[in-house]
Amino acid sequence: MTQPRRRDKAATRSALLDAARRRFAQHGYDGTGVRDIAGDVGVDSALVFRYFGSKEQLYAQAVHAEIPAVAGEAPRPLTELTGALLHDVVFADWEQFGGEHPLLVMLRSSGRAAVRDHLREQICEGYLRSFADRFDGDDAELRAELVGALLLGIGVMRSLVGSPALGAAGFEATREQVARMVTALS
Amino acid sequence: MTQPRRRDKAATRSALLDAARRRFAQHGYDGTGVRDIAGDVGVDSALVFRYFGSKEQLYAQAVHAEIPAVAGEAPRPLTELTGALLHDVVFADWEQFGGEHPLLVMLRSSGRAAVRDHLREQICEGYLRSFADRFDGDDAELRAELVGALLLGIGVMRSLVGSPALGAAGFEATREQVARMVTALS
DNA sequence: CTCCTTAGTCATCGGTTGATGACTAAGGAG
DNA sequence: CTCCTTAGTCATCAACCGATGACTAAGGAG
Repeated sequence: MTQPRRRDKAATRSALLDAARRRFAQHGYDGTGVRDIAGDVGVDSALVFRYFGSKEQLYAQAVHAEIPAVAGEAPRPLTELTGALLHDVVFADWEQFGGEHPLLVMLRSSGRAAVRDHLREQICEGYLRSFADRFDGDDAELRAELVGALLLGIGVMRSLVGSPALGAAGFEATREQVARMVTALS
Repeated sequence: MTQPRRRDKAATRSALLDAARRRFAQHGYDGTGVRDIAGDVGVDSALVFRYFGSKEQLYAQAVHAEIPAVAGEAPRPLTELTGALLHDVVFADWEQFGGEHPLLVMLRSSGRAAVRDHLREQICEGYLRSFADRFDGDDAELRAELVGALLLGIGVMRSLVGSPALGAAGFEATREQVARMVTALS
């Protein structure tokens, strides 16, 4: 860490957000105390409430990540789109969140109803919608959600479960198998 | 609920386990208090420690479910095995756990390291091993874990995320699509 | 050098948590 | 009817929780 410049509101605020992201990502909402977060930054816990109002508002601001609109851009074929998403969601190193995608982080705090709502909103509005356009037939949405389930499941297996083969497999090997599964759907 | 027969140790103990399962399943480990569980049964919270020693031990005994060895039995073909697992893990109503499979319940408490260890053990030893036997090639385990990821992802989407299409789809429709994805792997 | 804004601290509150040990009373055995 | 085991209760602890308001001192403006 860099020597903390004293009395720098913006820097301290941002450092608190970083620490909150890592703590919440690793231990979930209920498992993280305000004093822990403040302690990581080397600051009194009262400052958290001064800057963010409450623990809940801090959490909301911490996990609020602008999910890159990897979907909307060019009308890429489905397998290419899936591969890009596999890269961003599962294999990208989200260093802000301690190495995991914010969606997987939210999963770890899914005991709270507010977190589940946010999770559903981001997955459905952000990701699934773009899948459904790539399928025909009346059950296009079901197949789109199956693709989403596969990607989400891979993320869960890698980060939460820590399964051996998926954890050790490289991006290219995984992408290839995923492509076979997805093309079988259309 | 039935009028509680007073002073029945076995019955009270089992009622506590049931209440614990439901509470832990719905609100996670950290979101559940010992007083909540005891309150559901209509009993003092001190009794929990008398019977189980600690909250952690109560949790361990509550989520410890003897996962049915759906895998080992007959050497069924892969798609049939997957269908059976889809039924048991995702579509079966695990009433003891508030309607969800214990694995998904554990996911909701995955902030604790001990829970993650238990989760990994049950998934890897209990489920994945039987998949790998159905594949050939050097990356059989990777493909086996991809099947596991798909099933787990479907469960997460249905219960935690609450996605619309997968939540509304019947077992048969889902099983059919899953079979297509799985056969594409072998 | 002084003043004044404000980043950060300190003491503390009320509530809840997991956990303990002394106690009460239910109810079968004799 | 009496006694004695024991299921269940009560009071209480120490630690921690999120949160609040009064305070201190850093440091640029003048």
